Amino acid sequence: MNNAKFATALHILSLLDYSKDEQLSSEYIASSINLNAALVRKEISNLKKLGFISSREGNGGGYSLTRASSGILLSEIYFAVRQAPLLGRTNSPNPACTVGRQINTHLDNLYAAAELSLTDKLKQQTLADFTKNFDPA
Amino acid sequence: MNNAKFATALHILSLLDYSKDEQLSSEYIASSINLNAALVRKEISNLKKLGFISSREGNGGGYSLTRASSGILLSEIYFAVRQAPLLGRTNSPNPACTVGRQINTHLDNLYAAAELSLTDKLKQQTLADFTKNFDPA
DNA sequence: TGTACTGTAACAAATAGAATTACAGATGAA
DNA sequence: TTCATCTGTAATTCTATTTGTTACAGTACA
Repeated sequence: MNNAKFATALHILSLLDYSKDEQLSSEYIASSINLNAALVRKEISNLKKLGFISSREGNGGGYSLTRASSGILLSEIYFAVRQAPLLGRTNSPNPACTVGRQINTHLDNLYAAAELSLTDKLKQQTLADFTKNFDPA
Repeated sequence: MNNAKFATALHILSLLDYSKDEQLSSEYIASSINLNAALVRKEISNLKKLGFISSREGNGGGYSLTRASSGILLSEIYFAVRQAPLLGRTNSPNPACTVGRQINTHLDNLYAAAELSLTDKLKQQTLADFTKNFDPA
C-alpha cells in the first residue's frame, strides 16, 4: 500500500459525514483533498459499489453517505481500498531450494496473521468516531 | 509497502539461519530467491548496517548471521525494511477546508495506532520461530 | 598472480500511481 | 426545450517507484 487510497477514501467519507445533509460535488471534494475531480469520482465509484455512497447525476447532483457513519467500521474502509498484501508482495523463489520451495507458504501465513491484527484494530473504530475528532471551526 | 523487501529480507535471513555454519554467497542467495545478485547485496548492505549480518570479502567469502536467530524479532526485520507508512501515504489537503486542515493529524494518529498493532504481533515471533517451520527436505 | 568474492555506482527497463482531458449521458431550472 | 451543471468512464500522458543489469574497483584466499 504505497498509494494514498486509504487516506483519500477516508477523506471523502469524512467530508460526506461532516456535511450529512448536503450533496457534495466531486469538484468540491477534490478541492478539499487537493486532488483531481476525476480521480475523486473514480474512487467514489469504488465506494459506491460497496454501498457506502450514493450519487445523483445531473444539475444539483453530487454524493452522500448511504449508511450511518456510526455503522461503518474503519476496517471496512481498509478492505474497500486494499489491493495488495499489507507487508508487500512475495518473490517467486526457486523451487529447487528447500527454503525457496516453502517460504511463500510461511510468508502467506505470517502476512495473514499480521494483517489480521491490523484489521482487528481498525474494527474498533467507526467512521463516526473518526469524524468526531474534527473541530468544527 | 508495495515492494518485496520484507519477503526478500526474511528470505535472506532464513537462508543464513538455515545454513548457520557456512558462508553463503550473494549468488547462491540470489538463485534461491530468484533475484539479481546485486540486489541481494544491496539489501544485505542494509541488513549489515543494522547488525543482523556480517560479510567476508574475497575468495571463499560470503555472508552469515551475526546474531542468534532466537533473538531476532520479526518486528525488527519489519523496521529494517520499512520505508513508508503501512497504510499508505497521505494527501496534501486544502488548509482552507475544515476537514482538509485537520485530517492529516488524525490520519497520522490512526496510522500510528494501526501500525503498532501490527508490529506488536510481529514482536511475538523470532526469526528462529519462523525458520523452524521449514521441513528439512 | 589468478580466481572468487563483496561493495557500490550508474544506468536502463518495467510497473504502478497520479493527473489530465475529453465527452456522453442525466437532471433540474430558466 | 434548452442551457448549465453534474456524474460516469475511458483514453492518454506524465511521473515516481521498483526492479533489473552491467560494470568495475577492492579484498582475500590459494
